[in-house]
Amino acid sequence: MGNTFYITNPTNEDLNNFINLYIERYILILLARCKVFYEGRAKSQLEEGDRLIIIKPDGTFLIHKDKKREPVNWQPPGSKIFWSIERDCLILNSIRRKPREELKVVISRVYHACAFKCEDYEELNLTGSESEMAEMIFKNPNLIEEGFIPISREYQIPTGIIDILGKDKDNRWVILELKRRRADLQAISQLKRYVEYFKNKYGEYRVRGILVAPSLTIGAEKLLKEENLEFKKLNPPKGGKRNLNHNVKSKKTAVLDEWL
Amino acid sequence: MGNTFYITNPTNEDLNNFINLYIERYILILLARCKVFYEGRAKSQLEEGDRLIIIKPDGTFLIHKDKKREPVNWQPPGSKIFWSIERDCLILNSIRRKPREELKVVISRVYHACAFKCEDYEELNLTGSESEMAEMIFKNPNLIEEGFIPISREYQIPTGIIDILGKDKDNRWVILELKRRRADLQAISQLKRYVEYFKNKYGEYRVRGILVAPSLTIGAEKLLKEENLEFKKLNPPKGGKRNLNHNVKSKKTAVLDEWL
DNA sequence: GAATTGATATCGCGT
DNA sequence: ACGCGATGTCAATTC
Repeated sequence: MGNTFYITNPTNEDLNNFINLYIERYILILLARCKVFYEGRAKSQLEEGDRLIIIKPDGTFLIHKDKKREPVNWQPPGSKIFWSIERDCLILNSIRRKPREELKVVISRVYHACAFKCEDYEELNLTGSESEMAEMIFKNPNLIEEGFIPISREYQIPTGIIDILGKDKDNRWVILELKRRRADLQAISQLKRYVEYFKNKYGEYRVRGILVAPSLTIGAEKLLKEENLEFKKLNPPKGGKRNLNHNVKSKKTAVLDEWL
Repeated sequence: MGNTFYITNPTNEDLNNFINLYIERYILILLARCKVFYEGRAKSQLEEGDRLIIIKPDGTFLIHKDKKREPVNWQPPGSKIFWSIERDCLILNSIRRKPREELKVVISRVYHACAFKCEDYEELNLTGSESEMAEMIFKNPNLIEEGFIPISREYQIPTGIIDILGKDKDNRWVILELKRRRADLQAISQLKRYVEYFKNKYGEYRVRGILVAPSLTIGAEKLLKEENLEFKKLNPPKGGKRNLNHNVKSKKTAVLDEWL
């Protein structure tokens, strides 16, 4: 199958041809010795060493060291690439327009280069997100409390977007802030910001704020109590087969037997 | 130089040997057709397609589609990898202990595999960060205002960590919240949280809060004014040669002529 | 190990 | 294009 090509210990001329052939259509992978310079929102330099360089057809540019999940330098999708040979080095230049950012890689040696034509028509199907928590609450409002009525989802106010706005059995406004994982100080501040806006509009005693999350950090719990906000423990749903398929566009393949 | 090895269109036996030889010592790169299953903090599946798979010696596991900066699935450093051949497929299993997370890749075809021994002793040298803004303010407090005296950096209170705590010319407490980029609603809430704690302690009129950033979002600007907080426009310093070297451990190489 | 925050955060969804 | 918030955020630092 002709979807992968490679060269090993190429000359600069070989490299130039290789890049010309495959750039912007294939994923390009370089195992190379290089220096890296970045300037844009910040500025950095990285002295010479061996790194893994990836250039995707969408303009994504990644430089990985042999450690960590994060690339040491990068450019996002949409960046434009330029290259040249100077002083016996291959120079890669990736430019982002807005904000203006430039990533320059000076490659002294390429050990191995591959080009890979990715045929991939599938999208990730994820469950256990905050938006699935919201759906669950709308379907079964009693998960929050007896008599809770959800009214609006992602309700916009000047100070942000309320996850779920509803009313309780005594007709008070209820503002829900959802977190799919342990909630921190920032989550409490966010909820407080929304509650304050509503209290200014409808009066102190007509508004409640409830943080909905699996748990709270210590600091968050203290602040929550001081601010007279409430907490409702709730885990995000991690659907089995049925829920996993909730957002699936294609259902071609069944989940592996072993997986369940 | 024997730091890179590769096989093309390998049999499962070839692959098994290849992985055995290089895993945990080399960066392994697979260009492959695969399905991916993840379960841990959330849960996902990805149906069959071509992807780039990277396994670093530190346990980092990355699966990249041909688009976007982010891997579609991953495991962080420290994850443990297991592999086997089942039903004519290579199965890669990467396990993280805390939180318990499992990433399973079912590979039906490997087009090309490389192993790369990365020799890299250099660390990234970055300038233009928030911590450099703080240093700049300590060195030249007048950047904030005439008579400002910084007292403490990263001062901890129950509701968080104050970037810079100081006093103004009238001996009022001044709380600075720094942002290296445009500040949003969240930044204002954060500053407000700190200011409220100090006002409770020292009284309404003995405390000021100043957001220090290059700019504000519209919503942030409105909320800032409503809350009687202040704004001081300041850009993070992106050092030239001198500042660039501020945190440098090794100064082996000079910045490329062309770069400056 | 828990908590807190920064990041060249990236990404997606609104207006 | 800008504003805003979620993310399996990651990674560093401090307690």
